[in-house]
Amino acid sequence: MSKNQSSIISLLKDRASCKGCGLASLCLPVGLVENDVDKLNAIVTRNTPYHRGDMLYNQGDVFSQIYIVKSGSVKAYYEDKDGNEHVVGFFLPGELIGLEAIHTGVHSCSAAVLETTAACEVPFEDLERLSCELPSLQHQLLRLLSREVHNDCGMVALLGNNSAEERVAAFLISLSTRFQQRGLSANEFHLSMSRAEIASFLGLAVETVSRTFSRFQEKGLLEAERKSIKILDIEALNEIGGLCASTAFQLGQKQA
Amino acid sequence: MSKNQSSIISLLKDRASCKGCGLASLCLPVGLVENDVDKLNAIVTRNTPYHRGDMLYNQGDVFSQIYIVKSGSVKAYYEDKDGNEHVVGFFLPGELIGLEAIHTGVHSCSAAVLETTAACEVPFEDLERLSCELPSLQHQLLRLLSREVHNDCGMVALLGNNSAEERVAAFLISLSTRFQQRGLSANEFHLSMSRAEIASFLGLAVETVSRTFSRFQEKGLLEAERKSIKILDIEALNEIGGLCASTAFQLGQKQA
DNA sequence: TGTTTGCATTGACGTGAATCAACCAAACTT
DNA sequence: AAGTTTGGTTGATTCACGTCAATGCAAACA
Repeated sequence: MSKNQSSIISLLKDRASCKGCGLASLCLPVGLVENDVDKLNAIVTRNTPYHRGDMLYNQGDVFSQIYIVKSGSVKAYYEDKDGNEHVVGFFLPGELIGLEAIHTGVHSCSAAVLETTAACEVPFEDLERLSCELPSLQHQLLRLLSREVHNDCGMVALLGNNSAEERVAAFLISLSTRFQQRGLSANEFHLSMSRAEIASFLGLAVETVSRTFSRFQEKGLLEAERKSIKILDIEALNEIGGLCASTAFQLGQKQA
Repeated sequence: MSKNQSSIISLLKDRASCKGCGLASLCLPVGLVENDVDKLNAIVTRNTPYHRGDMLYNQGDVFSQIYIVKSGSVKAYYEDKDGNEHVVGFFLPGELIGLEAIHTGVHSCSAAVLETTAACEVPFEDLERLSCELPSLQHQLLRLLSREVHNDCGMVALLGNNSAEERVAAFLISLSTRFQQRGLSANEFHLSMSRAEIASFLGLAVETVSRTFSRFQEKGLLEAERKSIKILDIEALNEIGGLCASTAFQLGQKQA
């Protein structure tokens, strides 16, 4: 094997490991020294990519591992007794999925992939064991759980207080911020979720979400062409929906 | 000192320690052997009781410790830029307060005492250090954080989907269940929060909460005399508000 | 005992968003 | 290229809940 080939292979290996992952600054490795990142990497598995509609887990499944989005996106939802789906969160790269199940050991909601998505899977028992050994890892795990609590509080506040316009604006700002943190454009992005999924998440009817998009468009705040969004006036959107995001909470944001 | 006196004193000491606390089965000591409970107890401090209106912490305060309700009750809320208070949670004995702040190190909401309340205070750095040493403690801490995530997801679902009647019913069921778990009556209890605080938490107007109480009363589901509640037909309430509570989530419940 | 103050309740009314119902545009079939 | 399906938009109507306003009622204080 030539020197060139071997270096390419080692680069690809790095890409597929925590050490070479661009998301490390958002994810579990935060605060770990290189040697400890290797230890973490040793308990992580990475399957072949999932595709739209694939399930990471279903409501009622026994909890054994957490999932971390590597690329793509995922929705968490639960089905009520009438079979209605209700979205409770969207997850972007670097965000942990399944944390709600640690408590009971059973998943109380389902996680479905929204687009072609790569995920890291971390057996929770291994993670706990390693967290005892590595204080920095324990700290970051606690921080990420707390982030989830923090964000959910923000959602409770948003859903309890705010109008349709405020909710949609806050949602768009949240996405925009999170895309930016991941090195993507804050102003132009692609929605991997349908209007119906957005509506479900925001506690609105599809028609209301659609109308709100239209109204924002009329006002010149954004251009929405089906799933592609172009934000033209982020300031104005912040004015409308930033009420919470700008003060105590970063609503719906699941990132660091 | 007589033998009698010394045993009374030791009993009182136990009462004031984790070992003698009746809430141990809901709280951090779950799963700890006696010796380890002592280690936990050593990092816990207990101040003199707080009174209605006292603050555990304020939005913006630096986070240094978590609080655990020993007796009484606490509300968490945040103030938006217009000065409107928005309740995001109520905490009963055995429930941990301040978890949302681990992430940023700053409290994103305020915690105010609703009635005479005793709280245990646990410096978070000490708790982290001890959690590395005691895997069972780490496990329980993660479980309690997860419980919070789980419950908040339930609230998001409730606020996004459900009518005023469903919300109020779910709220009452949640309280009833939690009181029962704490050895109190599931059918007769005292509300430490005002109608306005309930309304704020449930994303409703005070008037709507009041009317809903009245309607439940007309239907013979309960008797509400100001702050004292007597549930007459828990089954019917469950029918109305149990939609989520009975399936995936235990809504608003912050207990194990 | 009257007065104040702070919830809580009830009624009248208005409105924002859900619902119902078309309609349209893409993407997929055949 | 014509049908079919799926997801999104728009309009008309309805209704649950918010808002405004008045009243009740208990605890706190003078």
